[in-house]
Amino acid sequence: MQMSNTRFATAIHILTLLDHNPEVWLTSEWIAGSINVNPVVVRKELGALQEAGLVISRKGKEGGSMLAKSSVDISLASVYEAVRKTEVLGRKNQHTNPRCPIGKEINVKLTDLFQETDRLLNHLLTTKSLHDFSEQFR
Amino acid sequence: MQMSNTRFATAIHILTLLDHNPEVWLTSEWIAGSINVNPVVVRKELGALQEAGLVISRKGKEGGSMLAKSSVDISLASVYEAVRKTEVLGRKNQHTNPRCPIGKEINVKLTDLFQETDRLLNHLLTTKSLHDFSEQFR
DNA sequence: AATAATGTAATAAAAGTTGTTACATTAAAA
DNA sequence: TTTTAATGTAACAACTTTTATTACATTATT
Repeated sequence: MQMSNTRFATAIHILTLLDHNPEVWLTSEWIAGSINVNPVVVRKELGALQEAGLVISRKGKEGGSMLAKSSVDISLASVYEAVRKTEVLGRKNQHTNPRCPIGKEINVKLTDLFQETDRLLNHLLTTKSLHDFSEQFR
Repeated sequence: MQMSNTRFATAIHILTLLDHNPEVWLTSEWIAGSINVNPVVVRKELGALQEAGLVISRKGKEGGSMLAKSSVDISLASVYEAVRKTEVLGRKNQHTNPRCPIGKEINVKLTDLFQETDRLLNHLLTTKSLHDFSEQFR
């Protein structure tokens, strides 16, 4: 189930680099060199992180990105929220049989369960800051 | 991140049907009719659930599947374990730059974080039985 | 004016997921 | 013993998601 993508890992990587280079406009190309992915992938992820208010970017020559606030004030939950796409336990079958008592109702009950797991994960990640994660590399 | 597949939902659906039809050999075709997926998909999932010791299947005429034990003794954690493929928070970037202090070490630290989230999820799902889930439909 | 960055569209390539066909094997029932 | 009807599984097709790439308009500094 879980995400079969690397978006959370990529976002954390980006943010950790930014935290380790405060007051510096890091370019997407430089960041991409550390993660070893295409710079456009980094720019797209930076877009999501900007929307979430976690980073600011500057266009033009000498442009780049830096953290929008102290890493102490960035929870991993906010990072997860910025990149999440589906629920933790995966997707639901979309065309279950309405004439079966189970098939008819199962998605309602799965929704409850999925939401509970998402809340739990959110709660854990809320207790962890980017700073906590990032300082492990010092 | 999360699973972008329907395996957990499918497995729960199958098991709930089996629980609601005790002592009956349900066929993959009948089950597939409730989920509205191909019977081969159901048989593949049943294979995983058999390996996990959650169901037993019988070949041949009058064959089918039933629960291997009481639904009271089947935790949702064991179901999740049977179908999981990646970690909750997704995948890691596989080719991070070894010449970057962050890129060099990040997967070690992400592994710690990912394991912690997986343990938390496992703990929650351990407290929930198939019976609890299944009886919601009665 | 030249340079160098972001933002983003469009598309290609790769990977993952689900669906389908086919059939050997198995076991009950006729 | 033959017929019937199920699983198990391989092989492959179709679809969806994810990642990579190219291209370039826009922006802003030098």
